[in-house]
Amino acid sequence: MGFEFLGLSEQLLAAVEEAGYTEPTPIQAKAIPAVLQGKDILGIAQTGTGKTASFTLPMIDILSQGRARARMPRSLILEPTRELAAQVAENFEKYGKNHKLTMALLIGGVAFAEQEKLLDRGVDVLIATPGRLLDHLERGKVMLTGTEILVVDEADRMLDMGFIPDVEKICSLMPPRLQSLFFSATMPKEVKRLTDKFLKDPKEITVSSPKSTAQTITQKLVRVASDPKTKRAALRHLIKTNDVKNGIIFCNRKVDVKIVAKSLAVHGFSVGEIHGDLPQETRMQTLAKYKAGEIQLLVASDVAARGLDVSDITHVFNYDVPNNPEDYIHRIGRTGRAGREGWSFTLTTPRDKKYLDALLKMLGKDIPEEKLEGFEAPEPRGRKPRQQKDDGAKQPPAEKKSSSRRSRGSRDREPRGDDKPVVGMGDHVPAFLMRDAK
DNA sequence: AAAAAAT
Repeated sequence: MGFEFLGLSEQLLAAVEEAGYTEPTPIQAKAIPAVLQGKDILGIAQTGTGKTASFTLPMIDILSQGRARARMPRSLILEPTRELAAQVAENFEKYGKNHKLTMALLIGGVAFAEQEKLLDRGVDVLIATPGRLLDHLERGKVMLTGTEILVVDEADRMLDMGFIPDVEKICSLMPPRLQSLFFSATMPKEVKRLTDKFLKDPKEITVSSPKSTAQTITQKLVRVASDPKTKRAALRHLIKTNDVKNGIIFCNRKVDVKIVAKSLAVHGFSVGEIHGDLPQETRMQTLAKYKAGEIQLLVASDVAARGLDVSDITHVFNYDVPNNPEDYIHRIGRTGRAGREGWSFTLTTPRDKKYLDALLKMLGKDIPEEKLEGFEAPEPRGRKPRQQKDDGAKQPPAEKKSSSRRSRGSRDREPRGDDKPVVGMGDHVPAFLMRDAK
């Protein structure tokens, strides 16, 4: 079944066709007619299911009737991260090219003046992260009383990030006559409470289990030693020995994003980095370069784990096992999209045991291992593998590390017989790379 | 235990 049976306008269908889409995804097929009928929606869906177009398309047609008034947006879309907000804005631009809708993007890290100017002129579509929107609300720059459609996207992630009180406050400022669309990958209690409170007889649409990963992704687990040099060397080895057209490398910590990105750059890789401490402008530029194929590798924090839509990422590397098992699904879900083949490699060290166990438990199956000779952690000598008998009782930390003999000197040495030259982060870093390190 | 988001 094609898009033409969903009730969308001719102009919109033309834009969809031009974008290269011929068949709606399940959530689009179910949501679009319902949204056009003015129904509230509760969509249980992950990113990558075509969720964004399931609300942007019908919204464009609904909003094409009528005109925006100053400071009173006609629709509001809340997103948890700035990048997602920007991505939704791109979506409106792509599909709304044959309509003359006005739009504003209200996210942090960007100057207020331009945003205010747009608001003053009146916008049909307002896309925002909660913090910056509340800021504008408090300054009296925007009123929500004219809102016709509200979208709360990634509600469970809003919860994780502590945005639920903000979202609730924003919802409470809405006029009574309002069409609301909520999307969430999972339905934790707090999100359920919110949807019960604000949705009116919603149509519930559930697509694909949030615990499943695409079948098109080949997943591998790679056991490596804990020290950073070995991990970085293992990562480089994986990149070199696989046909990585376009890869993303996830680290758990921002500081490691920085270190890994620099190290890869020193080793001659085409690489960019993205995390929440970088200026918004840099984040946008790096993402744009990556999407344009000007950068082969993107080292990222979990800011990029969810929803990032780059169509042909071939490889995802987890430099660390994610602390939240669900993040694994989101991270590797950046590859193998739209039926394409994708590969993921997850580095794991003995220190990750707890997180790895939690991850495997959630997956309900093992991740096939790929042996990487020369990078593995040395077998613990002189004692048999620790019997992990856990009956729930907490053992006192038995005589903390007799390994205080792990002297400074040995830590600085390569832990393996490696004939490659050791390239440290010291003298070999070119000046241009050091510039932003101040 | 860390990341994200308002300044």
